[in-house]
Amino acid sequence: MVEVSRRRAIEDVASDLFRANGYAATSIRDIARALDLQGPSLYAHVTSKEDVLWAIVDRAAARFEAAADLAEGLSGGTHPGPTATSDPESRLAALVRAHVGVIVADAGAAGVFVHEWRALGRDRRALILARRDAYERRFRAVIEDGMATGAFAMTDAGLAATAILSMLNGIPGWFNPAGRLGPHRIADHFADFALRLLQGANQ
Amino acid sequence: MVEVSRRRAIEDVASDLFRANGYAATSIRDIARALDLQGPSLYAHVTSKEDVLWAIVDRAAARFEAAADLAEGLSGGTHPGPTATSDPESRLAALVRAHVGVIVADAGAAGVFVHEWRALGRDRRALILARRDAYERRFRAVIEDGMATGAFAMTDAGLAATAILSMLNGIPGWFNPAGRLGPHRIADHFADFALRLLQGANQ
DNA sequence: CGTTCATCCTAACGATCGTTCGTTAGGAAG
DNA sequence: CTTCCTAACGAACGATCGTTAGGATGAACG
Repeated sequence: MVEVSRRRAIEDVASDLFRANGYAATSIRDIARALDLQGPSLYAHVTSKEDVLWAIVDRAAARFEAAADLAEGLSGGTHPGPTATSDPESRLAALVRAHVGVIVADAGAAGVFVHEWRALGRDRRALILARRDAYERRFRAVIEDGMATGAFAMTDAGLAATAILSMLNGIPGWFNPAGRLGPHRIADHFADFALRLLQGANQ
Repeated sequence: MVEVSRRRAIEDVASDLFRANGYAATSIRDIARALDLQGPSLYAHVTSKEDVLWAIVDRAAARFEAAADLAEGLSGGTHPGPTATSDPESRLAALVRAHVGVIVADAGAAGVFVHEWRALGRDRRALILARRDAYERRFRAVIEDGMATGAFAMTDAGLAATAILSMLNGIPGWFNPAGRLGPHRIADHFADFALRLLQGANQ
């Protein structure tokens, strides 16, 4: 990952440190040391520690949203993916693949987005929670569509959406770019898991 | 929850604060304030902040292990649950219900166990990771049994175990004891989710 | 009554935190 | 040669951190 700016290099290093040790347990001087700098030198590029966290979280949120837009064919482009006219199974699978794709593309930032929003100030935390809720509602809406068409045998769409997203959001905790499973295989497996969870008909 | 000892009251309060704000972001004085005490007063009951975290994490781990023992009929008692001779579906469902039961019985401690083990020192962290791996292997073993008997249509038992446990470990993040869903209903739903995930046969 | 013990207090320690400050080195532009 | 810029430095600030020390209070027990 070639750095285009010093500011961006700081955020990338901070992503990994925040994910590994948490925001509060990572000091400005820890971030600086990873870049062979002195702690105060960072303030030539950032205005505060929380601003770094916010930049990471905000960009990660935007990536999830953009990927979901593309997966749902809301990009307005000439080559939409599975659109709102597709069957719920395809739309749900596309949402899951998009989510997994964002995670494996930058597991550090994704892990920070999932866990470290608690460290944000009141206003920013509320803002992120609202965006997270809106994002989760997109999953729930597709599940409800599938319940209406009979494609999904489910009684609680919200709980199913939460369960599926929890499953996906665990990925940053174990994903290894050099590991046994590549991004595509992981996306395949988890899309399969999500559809099985929704389609099965026991109990 | 009536406190039997001051030490225990400290750990209960610390569980909730650690879960809500993280270990590093929670100070000794924060814990003391929640008990109407001055910070240093806590040191009459605990030897260090990390000892409090360790007590919470160690007990939570023991609860998960004991619940899984009971669910697998390894308690040696006269009234075993679903034993090793039961079918893989029942055994897996029993493991999931046991896991959910421990979480909803003390979501604070469970949440700390899931997320805050990073704050432990090297030795204790390694110890907890080893126990967590052993625990995850119990899920994987049952899944492998189900794959062997044809009950589960799965190609990667380890990934399935990780996915199911991620799904369950998200519960402390949203569970509300006074919420819409009670402990039993949650356990029912998630046991159902896990079985669907393993039994389905699409793709 | 005297002693022990649990509990909590205030004061204070050294360390580390995020952050500000004044300054310097080196290069590009006029 | 002057001027300005970016990037970094080391010193230092006030705040907060985990923790220690020493003493006060009050109940339990002989």
